[in-house]
Amino acid sequence: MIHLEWYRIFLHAAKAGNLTKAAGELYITQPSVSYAIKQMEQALSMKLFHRQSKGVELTTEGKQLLLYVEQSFALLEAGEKKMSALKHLTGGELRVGASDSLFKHFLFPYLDTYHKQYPDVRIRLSHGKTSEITARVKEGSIDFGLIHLPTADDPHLDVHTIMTLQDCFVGGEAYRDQAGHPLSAQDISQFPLLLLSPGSSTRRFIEQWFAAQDVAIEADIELGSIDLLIEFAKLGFGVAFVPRSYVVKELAEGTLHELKPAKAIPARSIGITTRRDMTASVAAAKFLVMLSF
Amino acid sequence: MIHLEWYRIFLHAAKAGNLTKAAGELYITQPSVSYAIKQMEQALSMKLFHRQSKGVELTTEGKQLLLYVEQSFALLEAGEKKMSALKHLTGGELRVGASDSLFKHFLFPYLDTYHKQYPDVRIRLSHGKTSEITARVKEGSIDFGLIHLPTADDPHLDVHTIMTLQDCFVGGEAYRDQAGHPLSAQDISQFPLLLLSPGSSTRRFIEQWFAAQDVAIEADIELGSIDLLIEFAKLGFGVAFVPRSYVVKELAEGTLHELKPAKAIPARSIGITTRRDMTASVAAAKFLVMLSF
DNA sequence: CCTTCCCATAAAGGAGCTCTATATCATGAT
DNA sequence: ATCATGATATAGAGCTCCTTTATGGGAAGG
Repeated sequence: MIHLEWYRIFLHAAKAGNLTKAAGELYITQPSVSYAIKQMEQALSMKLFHRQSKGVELTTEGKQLLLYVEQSFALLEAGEKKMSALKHLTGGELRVGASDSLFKHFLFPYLDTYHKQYPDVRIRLSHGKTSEITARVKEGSIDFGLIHLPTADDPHLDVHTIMTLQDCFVGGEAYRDQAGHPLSAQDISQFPLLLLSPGSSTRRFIEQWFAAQDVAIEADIELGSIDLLIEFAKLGFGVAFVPRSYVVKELAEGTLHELKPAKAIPARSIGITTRRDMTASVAAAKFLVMLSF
Repeated sequence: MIHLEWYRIFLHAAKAGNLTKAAGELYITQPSVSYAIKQMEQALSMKLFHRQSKGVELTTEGKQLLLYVEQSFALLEAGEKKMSALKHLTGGELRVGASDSLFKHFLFPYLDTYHKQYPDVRIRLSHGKTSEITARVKEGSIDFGLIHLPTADDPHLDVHTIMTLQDCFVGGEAYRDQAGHPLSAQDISQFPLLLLSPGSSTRRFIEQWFAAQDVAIEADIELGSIDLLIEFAKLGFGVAFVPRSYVVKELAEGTLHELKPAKAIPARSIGITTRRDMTASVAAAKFLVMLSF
């Protein structure tokens, strides 16, 4: 079999037309080059070079071989360049999965910074419910997912908490009077409730909170976006259940009022999930560092 | 720098998805493969494989690299195939130079045999005068040339005699009576002479023969082809100067008659000329062997 | 004729690949 | 839980074969 390193020597020798010069380019000695070429000629059982007094010249067969070796090496060089680009983040891609609201309210500033710092890294976002995100992480189609915790334990996934989220009930002007005193779950369930659509982890979370207190609830308005819930609450349609950080501005302005449940709503965590047996790509690793992961 | 042999190991490992299996394919041991991959990952300073319990799987970066390495190796393999074809004469070309008459009367049967034996070797013929042929050999555009000897000594060319050629004077029916007795050069010069055009080595040869005997000659008919000279001689146009081997049939039939010069015409040699500092291509070497070179 | 440039060869030395042996870890069955 | 299986990682010794140094020889050019 042909030792591949011979090809590199062959290539230099062919292009230089001079074994001594080729040796210099390769930082080895001339006998080394002679030896390698000789090995190669024996392996192929044909002469590759004519030895002349002023150097070497390819034989007919050698010329043919050069055509292939040249192209082959050009490809390998391109590959090494590509690797370098991936390494230095002047190429490659970052594939993130999360829900729309996490993108908008949490991930966006990081993505913005990342993109400005590494404009050549293509960013691909995919939204979906927690279950869809974890599935994509598992199959490897995204680098990591940003999800609400807790989530079902999966032996193939690693989950790291990166921040906590405090949910709250908010209502418009009509609820100003309710904001002062604690309300039972039963009291709250009597208000028109604005909730995220079923299937979302937030919806499941609040339903469990009520259920733990033996209160059955029914949503008056179901929407797919937290932003829309907030809008409807401001318009007086009822009481919305949303993360408090999403409505700090409205609470300060007084356009929304927070209702205090007698039993505190536990904080929820937001986490990043990755595949346990996969180390992150260079692009993903850099992003995770930004999140002080 | 990346040792090229690593790429081969990388390729097998990537395709097998299993270092142990790759090791088997390469007839080396598993630790060898582990070691090589590790070297490679260190050289590129990035992970190329995810190590899993059931084998290995390419990382994002590894997948990128594979694209290049795969193609590169496909090219090298194609190159090796090509070399094998050249070696086994199922490819390549044979480039021969000679005068038209040498092709027709000498080389043709060999070319025919050669082509039947190695139908995949492309045969390229180029005709010309001796000086043109030798020039092409020197510049490397043909593998060898078939020429009339003697020729000017050239330090870059090797010349081997492969056969001798006896020229003779022949005439048609009208010369039957002259065939019995020796004729002086002077006698012969009086006949209408059918000669090859000036510039050919044959023409120069016969002119020198006459000149050595202080006889000036003038051609009555000058043609570029020995075959035509023979035709005209048969038609009675005069005495043609041609190689005897070209007219053995006519002499036997009695359609042509040979004139015997008092001073014998020296035999001429036909030789093969090749470049001194170049070994013949595989295709050419095989042909030269056929000529019992 | 002598110098210069280049390739081939021989022999010694050593870098690093490869091997054997063993550890470790994950998975799946008992 | 425990064990068997199959995979990769690691350590250390061994040896292959590449590289080097030293030298010879041939061709071209002044």
